[in-house]
Amino acid sequence: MAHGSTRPTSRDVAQAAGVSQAAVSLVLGDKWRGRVSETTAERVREAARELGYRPNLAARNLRLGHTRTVLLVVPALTTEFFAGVYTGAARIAAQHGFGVVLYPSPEGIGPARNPFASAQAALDGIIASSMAADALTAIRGDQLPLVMLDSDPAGSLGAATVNLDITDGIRQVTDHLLGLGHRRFLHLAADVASWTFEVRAHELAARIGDVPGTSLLTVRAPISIEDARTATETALAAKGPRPTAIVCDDDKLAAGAYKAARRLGLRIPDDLSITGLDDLALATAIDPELTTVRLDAELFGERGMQALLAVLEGREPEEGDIPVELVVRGSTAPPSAP
Amino acid sequence: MAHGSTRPTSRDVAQAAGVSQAAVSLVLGDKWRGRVSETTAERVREAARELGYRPNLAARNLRLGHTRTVLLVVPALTTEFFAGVYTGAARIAAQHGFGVVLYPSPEGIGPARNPFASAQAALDGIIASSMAADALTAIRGDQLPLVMLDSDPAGSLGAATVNLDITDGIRQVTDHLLGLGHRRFLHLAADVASWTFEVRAHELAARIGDVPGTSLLTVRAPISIEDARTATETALAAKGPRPTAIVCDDDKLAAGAYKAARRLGLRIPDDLSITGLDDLALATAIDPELTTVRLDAELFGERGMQALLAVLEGREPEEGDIPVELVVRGSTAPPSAP
DNA sequence: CCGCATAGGTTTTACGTATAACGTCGTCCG
DNA sequence: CGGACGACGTTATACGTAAAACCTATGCGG
Repeated sequence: MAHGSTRPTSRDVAQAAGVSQAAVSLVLGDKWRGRVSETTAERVREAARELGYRPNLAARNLRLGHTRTVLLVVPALTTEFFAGVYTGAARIAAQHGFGVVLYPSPEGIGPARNPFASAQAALDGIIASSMAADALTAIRGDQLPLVMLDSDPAGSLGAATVNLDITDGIRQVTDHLLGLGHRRFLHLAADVASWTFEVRAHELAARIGDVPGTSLLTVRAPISIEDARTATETALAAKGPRPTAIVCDDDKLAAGAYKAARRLGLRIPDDLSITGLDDLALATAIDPELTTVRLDAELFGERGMQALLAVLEGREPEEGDIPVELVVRGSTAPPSAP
Repeated sequence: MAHGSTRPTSRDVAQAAGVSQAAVSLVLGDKWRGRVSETTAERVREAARELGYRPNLAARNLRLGHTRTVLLVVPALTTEFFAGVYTGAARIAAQHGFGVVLYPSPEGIGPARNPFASAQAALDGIIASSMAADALTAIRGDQLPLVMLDSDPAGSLGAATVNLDITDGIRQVTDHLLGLGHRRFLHLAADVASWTFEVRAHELAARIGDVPGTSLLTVRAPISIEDARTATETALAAKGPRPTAIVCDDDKLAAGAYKAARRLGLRIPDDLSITGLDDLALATAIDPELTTVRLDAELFGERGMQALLAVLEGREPEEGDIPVELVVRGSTAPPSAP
C-alpha cells in the first residue's frame, strides 16, 4: 500500500473480535461448523465488516498453492468475437469458482520477452487463442496447464486443443456457391500467420479444385476494412474474366470487399456474390446483409474452459470440433452472365 | 500445483547452483552488483534456466505488498472502443512496470455480490469505465485507489475522473447540422444508465432548444443494430413532419438507423442525415460512410492509467477533458425540402 | 601489525493466510 | 466415578520471496 494506513489483516479482525487469527480464518472461510460458536462467529463477521476487511489474495494464493485464476489470451479485441469467447469461458469458470483474466496480445504495448511478463497475475492455467507457432513454444516454457483454441492439434506440443469446425464451414460455403452456379472465385484471405486461416485456404482450394471448370484466385490482406478494399479492388480490376464470387476469411474483410465493389460499380449480389466468416454485428449492418458462417464464440469459450478444467483435474478433455453454421443472407445469388 | 512435480522454487535453484536462496533472489532480482561475483551470478542464472524457474508471483506480491497490477473494468467488449482503451492503458502501464487486467462487466456470468469477486487477481488499483452509480458505491467499498472513466465528476465519491469532452462533441454535431440547415431532429439515444449518455441528451436538448424553430424528438434503444432499427422505424413512421436529421448516441445505433431508412425508402443523406458517435470501423463500412464524432480511445486509456499512477504516487491527476473531433463523411447533407 | 573497508556471500525475518495439531473444559455413558 | 468425547477455541507452522542484518576472509593504508 502506497499511502497512509495499511489495509486491515485477519489479525486486526481477530483483535477487534477478541479471538485468534485462526478463528477469523475459520469463520470467514466458512469452515467453522462445530469449531466456533454462532455468537463468536457473528462477532467475527461484525468486526470484519466494521474494519472493511478483505483478505489479501497474494497471501491466500501463496498459502493455497493455487489462484483459481486462468488467463485467456486473445489476439485482439477489434471484433466482438473474442468478447463472446471470454463470456463463455467466464461463465463456466464462475461455475467452478474460477476467475478469468483477459490478455489481448500486445501490439505496440512494449517489449515483453515473455508474452506474459505484463500479465503479472498468478495463474493456474492458460487458454490461448489462435497463437502463432513460435509464440506457442514460448508459452509452453511456462509449464502451466494449457489449452489452445483454433490451433493445429498436430503441432501444439501436447497441449489440449479446442477447435471450430472451420473445414465444415468452408464446405458449406463452397457447396452454397457452387450450387448457385458460381465457377470463378476470389479468396480474400486474412494476412495472418495462424493455423485456422491456413485451414481455410487449404480447404477452399481442395473443394473448388475438385470441380472441373472452376478457377480460384487468392489475394491477401490484413484484417481491416480499408486494406481489404484496396486488395479486392486491384484484384477485381485485373484483366481476364472477373470472379463472380468472393469468399472472405472474415466478415471485416467482406465489408472491405463491399466497398471495393461499390467503387467499381458492381452490384451485390447481382454482379458479385460475397461471403464472410464470423457473423459479427457488422454482417447485418451492411447492405445487402452478408451471407456468412456463424461461429458460436460463447460455446467456443465454454469448451475451452471446460477443457482447461479437465486438464487441471487430470481428466481427458472432451473431443470433437464445434459445429458452425452457414447463414444465407442477401449477399449471395446465382451469377448473372455466364 | 495440481498434478505431478511441483514447480521449482528459488530454493531449488539455490541448491542446484550451490548458493543460498538469498543469493538467487539477489541475482535474479538484478540487485547483485557488488554483492555476488559475476561467475556465481552466471552459475545461478544457468541453474534457473536449467530448472525452468519462474518466480512465484503470489509469494512475491505478498512479500512486496503490491502487485503492480491494475484492473480495467469495462462495460462490454462488443465494440472495439474498449480495446483501444485497454491498449492505451496497457502501454502506459508497461512503461511503469505495471500490468493491466481486463474485466468486462459480467452479464450472465453468475451472481457476484462484489463485482470483483471473480477477478481474483490481487490488485493495486482500479480503472472503471462508465459505471452506474450503484456499482460505484460497491466498488468504493474496496478502498483501492480508483479512477473513473466517463463518469460524473460530482458524483464519483472523491475518486479521480477522466472524461472525454462529449459536451464539445455534441456541440460540433449540432453546429454542423444546424449549419446545414436542419431544424427537425431525432435523437436516437442509448438505453443505458450511464452518466455520459445523460450528458449527450442534456447537451443536445440545450443546443437545439437554443435555436428558434427547431424540434427535437427522442427515442431510446439498447445499443444493438436491430433494436435501433425498430426504434427508428416506428419513430420515423409517426405522423407529422418527419425529422431531417438523426443524431445517434453511438455508431452502432446509427447503423440501425441506416437500416430503418432503407426499409422506409429514405435515402441518406438526401432525405435524411445521420450522425454517429465513436468512429468505429463500422462507420466506414456502411454506405454512405458515417459522419461521426471520433473518440480517441487509446488516449482515453492512457490518460486513465496516468491518473491512476498519479493517485498511486500521491500526486494530483492531470485535469482536463479529452478533446474529440467531428469527422464529416457522406451521411450528412443539407435537408432537401423545406 | 593493527584496524578497517570491501567483496562475496549467508542467516534470518516478515509478508498474511489456511489449516493441522494441540488444549481445555463440561457432559454423559458404562 | 473414570474417562471418552464433543464443543470451542488456540498455538504453531508452512507457503516462496525480498531484503535487512550479519558473517568472514582478504587486502591495504597508516
